[in-house]
Amino acid sequence: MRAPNRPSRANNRSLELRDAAAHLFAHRGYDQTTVREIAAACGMTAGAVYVHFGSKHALLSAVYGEAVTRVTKRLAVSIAALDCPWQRLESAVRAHLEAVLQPNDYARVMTRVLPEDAGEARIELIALRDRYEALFRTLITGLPLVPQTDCGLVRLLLLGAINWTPFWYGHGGATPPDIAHLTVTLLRNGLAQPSARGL
Amino acid sequence: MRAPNRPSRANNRSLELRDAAAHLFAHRGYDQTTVREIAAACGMTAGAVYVHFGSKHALLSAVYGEAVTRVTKRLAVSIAALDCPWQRLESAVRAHLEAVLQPNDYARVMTRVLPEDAGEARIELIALRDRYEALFRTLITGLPLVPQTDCGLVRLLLLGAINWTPFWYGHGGATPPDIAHLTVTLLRNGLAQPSARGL
DNA sequence: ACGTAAAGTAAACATTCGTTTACTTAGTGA
DNA sequence: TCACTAAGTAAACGAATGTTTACTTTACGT
Repeated sequence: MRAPNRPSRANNRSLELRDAAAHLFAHRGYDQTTVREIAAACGMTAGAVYVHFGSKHALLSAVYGEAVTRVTKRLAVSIAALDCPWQRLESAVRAHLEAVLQPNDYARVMTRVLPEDAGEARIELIALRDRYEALFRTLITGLPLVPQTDCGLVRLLLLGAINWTPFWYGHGGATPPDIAHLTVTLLRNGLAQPSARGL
Repeated sequence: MRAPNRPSRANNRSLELRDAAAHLFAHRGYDQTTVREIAAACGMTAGAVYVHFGSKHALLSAVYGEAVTRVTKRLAVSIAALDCPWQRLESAVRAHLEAVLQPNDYARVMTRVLPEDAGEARIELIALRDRYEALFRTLITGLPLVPQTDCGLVRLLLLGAINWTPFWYGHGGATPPDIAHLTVTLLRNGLAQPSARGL
């Protein structure tokens, strides 16, 4: 009999396939990546993919889920030791940017692939993304903002700004810490010259 | 003989095709829209599309070019009568948001379709987009910002925030003027309670 | 009235894609 | 040793796609 938590045939090439899919989805998008390409990247044929995953959508779902898990852990670690709510937010933004901007296939899938492309797995991906964005909700509601600020709107603008970065990153010299610092400074104090502040 | 600038057969169904393509590209993306669907939306068959456009890519290129032209005009009109640089920026953001968020097929293509999907017309689309974003460059460099602010980075963050809005708009109650006002207020003064401002 | 050319159709073409099927290989437990 | 099963291959399937071809229709200038 086989040990329950340690399958005898340990060639778990599912992970290898998932990594290859992440790489291709991140660089070329979901539609323009074929199952044959993913298989070839692992030295297999297309049919073998279906031994591990029921469909191409299921493969995307696995990649997306792993992406959210990884970036969530990374974000949690980055803010664990900080108390100041502004520092916590900046650290979280930096962690998110580093995940999205470095050649990190998984994180990039989160910004590159629309959940709408996942067909029936669509709802699952949206739930995963929402779970991640909820982390930013708590970070933002923890800030000492001027009263009656629409925190939800602030969160959406912030996530938009940083989710869009992959489309231009590299053309300027800014690094993730640069971007994170400017973003949070902007959110905190604005950028107007103090003498020229409006009421 | 035919009047040179007024073709006799004025059924210019090219525009009709372009509109239909814009609608479908905006709602379902480029890859998931078929030439047959575009043709059917005009009551034609697929072959007739190639009387007016040489390829599907050329159709996307036409849609994208028209989108940039329209939103550029709209933006120019919205800021023409304003002097205060902050008001000019807010008006420009509002105009951009109204274009992108209202059920405006053309503007939405600019944020939904990646130029990378346009194949050989890719360079042309990127040039069009850059020309549009240059308008924001002048609006931002005209602001009285604290010295040594990286204006390029500010522009990219701002455009990211507002380009991402189509993905969440409607889930909150915020309208384009709301979003524009909060965005520019944020850029100007930040959102920290005055008593809790950092140095 | 006639010729021309644009506009459009119907059908096929050549790929490509996700997926399935039939078969082979190889490691494992009893 | 032997039956069992996961892993993988080669090939095909069926549908969909962008595009082309051959043919028809129709409006206009002369």
